[in-house]
Amino acid sequence: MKTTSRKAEIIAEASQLFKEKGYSAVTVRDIAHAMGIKAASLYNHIEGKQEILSILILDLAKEFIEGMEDILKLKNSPLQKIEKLIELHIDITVNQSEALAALNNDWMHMAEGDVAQFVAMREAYEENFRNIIKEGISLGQLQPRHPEVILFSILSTLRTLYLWYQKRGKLDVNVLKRDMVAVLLRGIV
Amino acid sequence: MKTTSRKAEIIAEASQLFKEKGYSAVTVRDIAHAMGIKAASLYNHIEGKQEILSILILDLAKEFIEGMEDILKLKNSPLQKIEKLIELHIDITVNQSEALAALNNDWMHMAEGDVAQFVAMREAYEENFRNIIKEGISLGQLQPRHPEVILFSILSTLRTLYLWYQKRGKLDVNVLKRDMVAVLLRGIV
DNA sequence: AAATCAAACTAACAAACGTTAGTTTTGTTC
DNA sequence: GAACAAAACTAACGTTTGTTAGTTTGATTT
Repeated sequence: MKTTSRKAEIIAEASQLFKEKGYSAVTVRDIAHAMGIKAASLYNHIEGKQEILSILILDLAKEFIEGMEDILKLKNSPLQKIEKLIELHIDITVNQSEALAALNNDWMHMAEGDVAQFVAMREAYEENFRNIIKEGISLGQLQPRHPEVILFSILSTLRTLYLWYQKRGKLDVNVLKRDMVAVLLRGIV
Repeated sequence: MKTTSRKAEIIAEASQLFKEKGYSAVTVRDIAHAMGIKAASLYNHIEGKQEILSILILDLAKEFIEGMEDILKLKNSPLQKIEKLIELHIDITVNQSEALAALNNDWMHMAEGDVAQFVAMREAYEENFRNIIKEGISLGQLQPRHPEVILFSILSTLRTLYLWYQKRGKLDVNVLKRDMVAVLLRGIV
């Protein structure tokens, strides 16, 4: 019983390297060396370097889209939905931090069609998030700040959490969720 | 009267390309083409590709360090200092957004010594910021959240502002400062 | 024992990379 | 108009890049 295919192992190894140096600075020989094999052997499992990147990014993007869909289905208030979204990002960060680096920094190095697909997904996600914020403002649940400023400040914190979660990694996930929700929603003053 | 040296022009052009694709994906031929000259001609002005990156990043890092020093000199409360720091980041973002991309994403591609210098500067900056936050908490000016969570949520928002400022660029800088300070300090609820 | 198959290997490719050397152009100063 | 310096050029270099082709290894199945 092999639980992880060889291809999945390659993708996992590559994602770690991509996180450290970025997609363009990692060579297929780097990836092969990390696996303990020769570069040419990789091509028994993958179509090419770009395929690794696309799988990494598009699979992760789908996770965000699905998470958003689940949250939209709930009959919660805008504020509760935002809380759920923060928890969604934290959960994904905790067990996908390498792929998050690629999604954030290297999406433009995918093949043309994949880039278009990714950008569309990201825009849809942000639009859903923005609508939740607008609804929260018009219901009087949120402060009447520029919705774009709110969206951006929350998203940029959540998107780069992966850079920081490892260092202070001993932090309990539930403590992190609680404090992050508190800071992002209720501020620090 | 030439206001900008040829070298400065090259660095400016390169920084735009670095922002779009990252340092490693930009070739010296790309930079030369953007200048309307041949790649070899660049070497009349620069020592090499890495020099461009180091100038971009270390000069900008020094701006942050100096801004921090100025703020520390003031006899303000921790809360007021944090406000000043937010404004510092916004000011730098508004007229250095390309260099910020390199500083955030490509610092690890500098020469070894420069990386060490940069990391030391960044750590010193963060330590100063952290101490202001801790002081604010012990004075009762800030909520007693984990200082690291506060530091990270503010810094990650400010550090990636460059990605977002252009798109909605019509936003007045003063409006941005006001709303950003409000959101980061007092939250959105 | 023969056949099969996944997964490694060696060897090589054409293209792109950063960089160097030497030369020519261009505009300014004596 | 001769001299000079800045800044461009052409041509080439040795490496590294992603990738392909064909072969060998080693375990599993027939």
